[in-house]
Amino acid sequence: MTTRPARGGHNPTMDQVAEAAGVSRATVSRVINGAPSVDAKIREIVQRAIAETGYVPNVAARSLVTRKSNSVALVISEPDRPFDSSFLNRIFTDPYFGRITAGATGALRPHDIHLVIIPTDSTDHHHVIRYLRQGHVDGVLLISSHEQDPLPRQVHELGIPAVVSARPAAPLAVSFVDVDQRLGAHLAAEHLLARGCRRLATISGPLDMPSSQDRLDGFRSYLANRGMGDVPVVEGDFTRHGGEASARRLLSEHPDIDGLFVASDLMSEGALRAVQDLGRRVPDDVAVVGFDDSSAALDCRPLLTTIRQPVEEMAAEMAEVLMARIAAPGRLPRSVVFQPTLVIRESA
Amino acid sequence: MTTRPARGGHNPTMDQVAEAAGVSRATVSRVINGAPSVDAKIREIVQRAIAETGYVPNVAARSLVTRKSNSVALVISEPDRPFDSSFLNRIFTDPYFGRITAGATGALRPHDIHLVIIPTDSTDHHHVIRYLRQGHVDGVLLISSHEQDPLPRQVHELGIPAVVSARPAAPLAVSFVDVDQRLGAHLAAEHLLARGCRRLATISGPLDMPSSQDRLDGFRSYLANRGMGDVPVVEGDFTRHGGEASARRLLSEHPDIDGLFVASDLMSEGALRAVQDLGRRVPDDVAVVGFDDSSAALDCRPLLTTIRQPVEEMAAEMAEVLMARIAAPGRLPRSVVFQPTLVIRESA
DNA sequence: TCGGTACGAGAAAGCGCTCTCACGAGGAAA
DNA sequence: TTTCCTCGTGAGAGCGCTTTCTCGTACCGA
Repeated sequence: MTTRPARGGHNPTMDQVAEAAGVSRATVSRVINGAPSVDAKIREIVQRAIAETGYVPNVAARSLVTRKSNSVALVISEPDRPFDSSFLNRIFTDPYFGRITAGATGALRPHDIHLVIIPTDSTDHHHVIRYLRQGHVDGVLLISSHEQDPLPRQVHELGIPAVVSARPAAPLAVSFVDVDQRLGAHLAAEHLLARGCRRLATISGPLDMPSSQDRLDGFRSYLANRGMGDVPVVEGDFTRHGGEASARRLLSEHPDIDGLFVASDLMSEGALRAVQDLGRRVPDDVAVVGFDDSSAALDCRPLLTTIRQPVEEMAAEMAEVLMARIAAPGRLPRSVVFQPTLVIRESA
Repeated sequence: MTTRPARGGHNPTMDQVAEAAGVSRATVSRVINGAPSVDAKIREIVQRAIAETGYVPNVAARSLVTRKSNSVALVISEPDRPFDSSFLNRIFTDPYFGRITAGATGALRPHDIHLVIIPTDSTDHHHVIRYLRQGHVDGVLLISSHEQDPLPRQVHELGIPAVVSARPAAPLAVSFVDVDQRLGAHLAAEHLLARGCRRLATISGPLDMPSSQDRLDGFRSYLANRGMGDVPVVEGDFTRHGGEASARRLLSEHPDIDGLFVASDLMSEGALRAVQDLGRRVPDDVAVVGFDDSSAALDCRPLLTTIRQPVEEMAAEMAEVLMARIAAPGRLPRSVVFQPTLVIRESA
């Protein structure tokens, strides 16, 4: 490029491009927005003028009239935590959120839609609501897993297009994308039984999350259906440390455990450490099945056998559903449930 | 609140608030923007009208005239990686980026400025540049650590206020915030020598990063100044796996190593695993000092002795410097260098 | 009583863009 | 030739807000 875009000060406006091209502002607008009814020669001239002036449309002006911002928010809501450094660190360290972001970005990018990531806790909801109402974004991908979280309802009442990351605890006429949690737990139980484990236990996620409840219920019900009694349960917190502590407690209270279903890979990593620290071999003495199939599963030694949920695809689907809702706001909510699969590695 | 904000359809406009309050649009604007020259009674009336109508200013209209968006971009530039799922997963799994985000958010939030997080690779720079030129944001926090990364220069030439996360490789009239990398390496070397280690080695970061070079140079020069010869070096990649592989290689080639300086905590975690897998005790056989003092340092066994860089404060400072530049664009670039400190735990 | 001074509020001009509508030219049909 | 479309372009209104400029009112001192 030999010509250099104007810079530093103000960007050129559409009027200046129009003048440079010797056409009207309307024609420039048509060229930029790909309207078909522009003569090829004129289109060419305009495009050259755009390149020469270094013109870039002003988004504020554009979205003032189109009422579109071409961006959507990814709201990560964790109602319990204080909004502080460790909260953000947890979010930005948990592979789950990375996968969500990756999946959503991948789906949005071909449509030139930007993702604005907004972590939030309960003290902060009004900020988020205000942000959404101000028209910064055209829609919301809402990651919310706690059943008492008021945000899904609040966002829904806002009337802004939204898709939630999990089945809402209370019935809500909102689109969501989820994985069949109970089926995942069934697969884990089935696998542990199949490899001969008989004294099973589980480390659940926080039980105020529907997903944790479903995984726990699914695990229990599968075993109950096979005539096995109740199993020891410890409630974890989806962190590495929490998994370690929970496993320690489980093994000290029930030293004869030979199979462990841990409701997340991150917790499994900690649990694996605890089990091995206590002198048990994995999987021979204690078999461990995780949940997620995140990058953490490959950070473990031995490598983690786990239930894969296709988080990236789920996030991409959330984005697709959201874009459909933005395009046609009248439609009824649409929900998609994905199937988990068993990924066998070394730990079970 | 007994009155309910209008919702679902369009938000109310300022005109409607003005009518409800029986004043002009200009007065409503003044009330919203806290102009002092409004009569207290009228202000009161207007505020009530705002509450009753559930009015929220339209950001597009506002920023069209003010030329401010009240948000800044956090651009995370990793030129080498393909922009795919694993790239995003790495970014969202590395505690470093979590700390950056936490620090920046914390500093920006009191000023009601939003953070738009934009991960990018080299195939993607033009997207980012376009995004910035479109006026989505008032300024940029640029996380860029590779010396051949063209983005800092490109952003600089855009003329948009920017602060970079590290000393630029090539001289550039741009504000940056950094830590004294060489000093950090000195502290690590000093500590290893002080505890009696004599056969040192180091796992560096990618050597196309100035920060990695500085840490390596600092480590070497400290030892050279104490009359110690050259030490074995393996170049790592700032991942857990990379750290593990590097440590394995180092120990197989130099079995007598008794002190290891690893240029990041994440790599240290892997290195610790490798060292122990190979039957060495930490710190007695091999002492390990990391770099960062991130959450990973506490995920290690034994707990990691490391060089702390105050990433959150650094990010907060970046945000402060950026806001100052946005407020007064004419000023000369300003740079801040933080001091690292040694945090002694168990691994050395 | 009157002129001067503050001060608070309204009128109106845009910010840069999209999009409807009107219009002119050229070609097809009559 | 005239009439009627069709197609491509331009004129202009208006999106919702901020901000300047103007003006009306109230209060002061002379």
